[in-house]
Amino acid sequence: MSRRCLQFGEAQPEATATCSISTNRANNIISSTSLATNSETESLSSSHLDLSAKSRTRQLVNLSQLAMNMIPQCYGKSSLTVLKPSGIGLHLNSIVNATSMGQGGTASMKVAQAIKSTSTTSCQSTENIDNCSDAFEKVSTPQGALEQKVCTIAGSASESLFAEESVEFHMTPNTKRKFSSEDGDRNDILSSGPLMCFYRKKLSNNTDGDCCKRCNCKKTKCLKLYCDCFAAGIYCAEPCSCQGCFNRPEYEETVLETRKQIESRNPLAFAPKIVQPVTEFPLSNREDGNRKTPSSARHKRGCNCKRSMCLKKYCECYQANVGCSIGCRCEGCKNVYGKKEDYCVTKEMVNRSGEISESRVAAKPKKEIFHSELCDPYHLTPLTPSVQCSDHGKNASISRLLSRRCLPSPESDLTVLSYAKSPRSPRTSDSNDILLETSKGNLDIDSFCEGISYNNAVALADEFHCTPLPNHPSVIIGSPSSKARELTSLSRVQLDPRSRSLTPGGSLHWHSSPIMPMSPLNDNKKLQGLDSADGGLYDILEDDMPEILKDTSMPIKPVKAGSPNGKRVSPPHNLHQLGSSSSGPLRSGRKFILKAVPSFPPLTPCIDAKGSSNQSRNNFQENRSND
DNA sequence: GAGTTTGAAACT
DNA sequence: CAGTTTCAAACTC
Repeated sequence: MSRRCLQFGEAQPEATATCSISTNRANNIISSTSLATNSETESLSSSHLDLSAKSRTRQLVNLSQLAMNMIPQCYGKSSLTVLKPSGIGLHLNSIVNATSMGQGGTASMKVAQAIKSTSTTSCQSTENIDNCSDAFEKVSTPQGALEQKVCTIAGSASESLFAEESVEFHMTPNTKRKFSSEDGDRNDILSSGPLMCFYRKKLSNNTDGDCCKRCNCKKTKCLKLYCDCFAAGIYCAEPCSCQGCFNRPEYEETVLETRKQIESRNPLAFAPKIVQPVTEFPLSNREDGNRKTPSSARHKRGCNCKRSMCLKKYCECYQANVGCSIGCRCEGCKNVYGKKEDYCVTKEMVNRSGEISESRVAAKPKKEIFHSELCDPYHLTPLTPSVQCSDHGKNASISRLLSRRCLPSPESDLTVLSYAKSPRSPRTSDSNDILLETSKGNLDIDSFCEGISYNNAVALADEFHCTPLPNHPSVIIGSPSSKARELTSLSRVQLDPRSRSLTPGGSLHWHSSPIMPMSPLNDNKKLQGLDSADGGLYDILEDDMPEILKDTSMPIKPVKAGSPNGKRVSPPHNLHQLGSSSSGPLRSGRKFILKAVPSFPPLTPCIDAKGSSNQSRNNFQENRSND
């Protein structure tokens, strides 16, 4: 144990320093995060040393890195710890319940290893930690901080519910008490804690303290997207009034299977629906502090309201407190958060001023609109003409760049990975760096980068971020959508603040979360920090290149997603050729990489699910571990 | 609390 | 892919 502590101490000393987390605690976090048994955890110590641990664990690292990047800072004093890597839209419960599971839970070595290695490879960024702690310093009380922290995760986990009103937390005094206590009944915390409340709030939209209303499914067994719990990636819990519910830890396999099935239809079915674009302004514009405009958040798929005029909660946009956008097919939109038509007008104006001719989009037939939008990274920042990359006459090319090779993958935040196939080349172990690598012949990324400031780069990067992350092997493997998901898991944009250009080695953030505790400015630091860990994340992914990425013959196909307007992330054009040469892509070392973002933290039945007593859970776990 | 309305999800 | 059905939440009374 002490050894692990030391290791973690090494891995993230800053975490302990900045966030008042003892290495012990950090270690606990890891343990609980991995849901490992003591013995498992013990063995992890050694695995931890073996950073060459391969394969899928590397995918997990993405997520687990998130966890490590966030947890220590975010959950410092609380007993709330996080994550076990999982699939897209993992059960939110797992965030919360990880701690309790840590003592008796079962976890695959994979997961544990992943987390372990993550802790050693990705948590070396002092700045990263600092960023987060900085962010939390803004919160006056520890409890408040916790709230925000929880929201941060929860936000990304549950469709950016706070899009418009940043953090609107719903925490009962009791909950607060529990949360400030280090040794309270965690199950209590979890079942009544902020995370749950936050979610319940979504469901109930109550402001009177009743935050416990949840689903009420009768026929779907809570295994369809009709079920809000299921859709949000959490298990049903006590407050639910569902009947014949299968969305419970006991039925984990069923749940996973169902999710897999649904994801096979629509890989991004569990991705956040609300896109909170990060609107990065060039430095000159940043001073207004208006980097993020909540009002610019949009529903990815858009609503389809006919009668409610987007003024009732029938409307998903309205319900999420976001305005309607061009992607909506609503009629008579009067969305108080932003009418569709206003959106169009604004957008057009923005486009005009930005020389990005997109006004025609509005006149296009729907399909084209979608395509256009999907290809337009700006699309997601409708009300904030932010990403008007500083010119130098490059806008046109940039916009062209961004609009060509995109994938009309509606639901995805991420989608647009034009999964450029690059033959797995020697040097292109960078192939992890994936996708957006480009050869100079096709895209002079250097000049491209020169044309945009770092901030613009960040903005672009951010545009690429809002994506759920695939990750849970158990979900990924064998899933029809697994490839796409793997891709998404690997996608990232990596920016090197020093060179102010796109480079390999980067960090992970949850950009799908509206409340990311990381500022772009801090990104700077963070990235620097991560640079030192270059061998970390970057390398980590190296060996786990999904076949799809290795397969050069693979045609570029958009991930099929059921909805017409997902957030698009538009990689530079000609992506299909980008990786085609091992020597081509960004030889200069600048890489243009999509960065995946987990829609929410990992799955695994953790929460005190409805009707599942500790006993039953323990039995369940016991059975699993026996398996 | 029952019944109705609504629009997303699922199905054909 | 469009049309239809099913579903559960939102809403109304």
